[in-house]
Amino acid sequence: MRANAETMRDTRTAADAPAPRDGGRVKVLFPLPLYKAYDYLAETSAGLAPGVWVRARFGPNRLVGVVWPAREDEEPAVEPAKLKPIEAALDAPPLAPAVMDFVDWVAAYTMFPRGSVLRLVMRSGDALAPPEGLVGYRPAGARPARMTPQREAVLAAAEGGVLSARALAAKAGASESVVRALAAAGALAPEPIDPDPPFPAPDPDRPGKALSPEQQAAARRLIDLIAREKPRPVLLDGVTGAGKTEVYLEAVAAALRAAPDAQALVMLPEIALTLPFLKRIAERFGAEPAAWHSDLGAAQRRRVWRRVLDGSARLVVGARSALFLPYRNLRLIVVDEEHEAAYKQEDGVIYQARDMAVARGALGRFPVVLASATPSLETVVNVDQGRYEMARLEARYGGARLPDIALVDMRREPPEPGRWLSPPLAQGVDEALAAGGQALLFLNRRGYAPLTICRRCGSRMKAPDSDTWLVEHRFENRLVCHHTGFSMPKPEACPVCNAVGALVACGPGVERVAEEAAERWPQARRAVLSSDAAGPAQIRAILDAMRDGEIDILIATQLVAKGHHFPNLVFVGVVDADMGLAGGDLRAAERTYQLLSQVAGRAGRAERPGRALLQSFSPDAPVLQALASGDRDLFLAAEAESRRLTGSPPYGRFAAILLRSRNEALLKEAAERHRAAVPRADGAEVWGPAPAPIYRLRGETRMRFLVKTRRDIDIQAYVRTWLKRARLPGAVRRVVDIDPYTFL
DNA sequence: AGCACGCCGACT
DNA sequence: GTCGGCGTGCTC
Repeated sequence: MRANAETMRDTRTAADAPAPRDGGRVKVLFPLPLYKAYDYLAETSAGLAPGVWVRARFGPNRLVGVVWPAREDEEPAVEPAKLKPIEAALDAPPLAPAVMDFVDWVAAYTMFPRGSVLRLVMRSGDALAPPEGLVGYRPAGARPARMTPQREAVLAAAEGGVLSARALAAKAGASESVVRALAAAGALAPEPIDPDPPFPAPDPDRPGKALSPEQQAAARRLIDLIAREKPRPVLLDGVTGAGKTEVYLEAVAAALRAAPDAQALVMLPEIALTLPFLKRIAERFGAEPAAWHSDLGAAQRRRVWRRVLDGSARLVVGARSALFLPYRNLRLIVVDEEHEAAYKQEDGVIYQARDMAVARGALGRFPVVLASATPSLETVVNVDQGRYEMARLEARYGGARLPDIALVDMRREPPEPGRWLSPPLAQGVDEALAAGGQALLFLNRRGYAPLTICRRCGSRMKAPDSDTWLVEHRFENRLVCHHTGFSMPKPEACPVCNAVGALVACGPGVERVAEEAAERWPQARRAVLSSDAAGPAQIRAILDAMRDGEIDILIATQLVAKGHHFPNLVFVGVVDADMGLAGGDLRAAERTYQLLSQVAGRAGRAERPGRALLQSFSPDAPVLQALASGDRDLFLAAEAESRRLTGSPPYGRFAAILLRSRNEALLKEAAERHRAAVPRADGAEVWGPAPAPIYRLRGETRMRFLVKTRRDIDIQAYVRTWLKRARLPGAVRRVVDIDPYTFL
């Protein structure tokens, strides 16, 4: 048991504490999957202010929780007899009101329990426990009688500040025994050291890199926009290499300058959070930022958390979870690479970090900068509709160039039977290899045959009740719609043109394309990149190998589109450009455009322009035409129009409800009961149950519903009404995913 | 999240 | 007969 050294906090000093209603009764929220805060007795007459960290018994255990603000929607008070006392208030700065508002808001939006969201805030485990005693050494003035080079080195190292024996020894290049000997001789004096050393203050006025006139203009505009009374989110739009980072760092500087305790967060996709990036920031501000990401060690995690809480960590650079740190006075968030799908958190509390950042800004009344070379459609639409501001880094339209893109009409230039790469595509790879460059074959599909088309007439097998494609399930030899659950035996003849035997499973998984690549280019070095191929380390290794030119042909899913840079990539073949246009994934077309933009970004530096070929059965589709035109804004407009027509986000709302269980029969029964309980409402519809994207996972079977509503409908309220009506057996678990990203 | 209470299989 | 499986429900 840890020493309970927390001191009682004199709560009467909390001047702004509103007197608790109902004398001495306060609400406490615990970091557990609980929807509500629990009532406790505060023994001091003034009670405890919201935000104060407390320890109290909850059931049989003692837990740390937070005194929570009383909200309007509360149910009748529990009997006083049930109330337990708060055992202690912890000696730590209270949670800021904006953070509590944010927890409540995220819980309401995502439909996860408040306590689960609070757990995201408290994820640093025992950060509130008193620090363990750590001893360091400083020079004591006295010099030992006998000096050695090692001793000299250690004493010199100790001049720099109080360091632990180990750190001192490492710095001096000597062993710890030298340190101990010096301490014993009285040349070094022991001194307790702070296990969570504060972060040095960033200096916003330090001269940064010289900005180009264009960067200066963008920075100025950004600073003007965010200085407004009621700041709106700003899209910072500029091509790779245009120096977006330097520009938004000026916004960070302005935010830090605005108040002595102001904090700023620069959020990055996990994969982009690298040491060189941190160094770059350190150079600008003359101090290391507080870095926050998933594989931070416990000590670092604790240090960052505590220093963010007490406000001394003023600049945080972190992955999506950094959004939930306990900021004291957050004044700016930059979401770099805002289009990245990696901002979508898929386990635990499911949320979109970019969207939550925007909400955090609104609650805290501060600006949010969304930076990207290939902004997401949602963000672009928000700009178009005047909800977001925009600052562009290139005077020319959008600036994002696309490579030389051509479409391959698969009806006119089909691959040989049993193959998936058309002659032009294969030729593109040939040429890339001959020129000593790399080729990428891109494919949005990792599973098996996802789409059944008629080779004769080009028509796609669709579900009768929706405009979605049918996916072949090989085991059952059936065609299944993953949206609606509709399924039928695979027919012999095409229902449109009646051609017999012309129906083919199309859009092969990466493995099948890899097979074909092996046949065609046996001498080339090839690799397959897909999320079910390997763990993160292997994925990393493949990406590094590609970057370093150790791979000639990479066959990859969307994983490759996550902000990587391959300097020698000269050809991209998109194996099935139709996939995203009406198929499983809402954002597949967008990812294709992002990927292509990346290729183009490099093409400027490469000797020859990058080339891309898109294989399609419907090359006349407006979205594909726009892509092939190489005009980014035209593409975005076409994509927006297609979303508008189908009522998809951002013009409509989606929610996914996943049911899972080890007991398949119970699951099916629960799914049926949910189906029956679907409320009728104007502007809302529910599709399903259908097999979930991954039907069997870790011994569980999973079914999924998709809710689609008009934009003006409160989708959470609709889902709540529905789910309240469908009681589920305990053996079936249910997860709500608002704004789902995975549709496959 | 823990933890206790509560009804159905293979053991001393 | 009982030990114990984990399904279900509660924690102010």
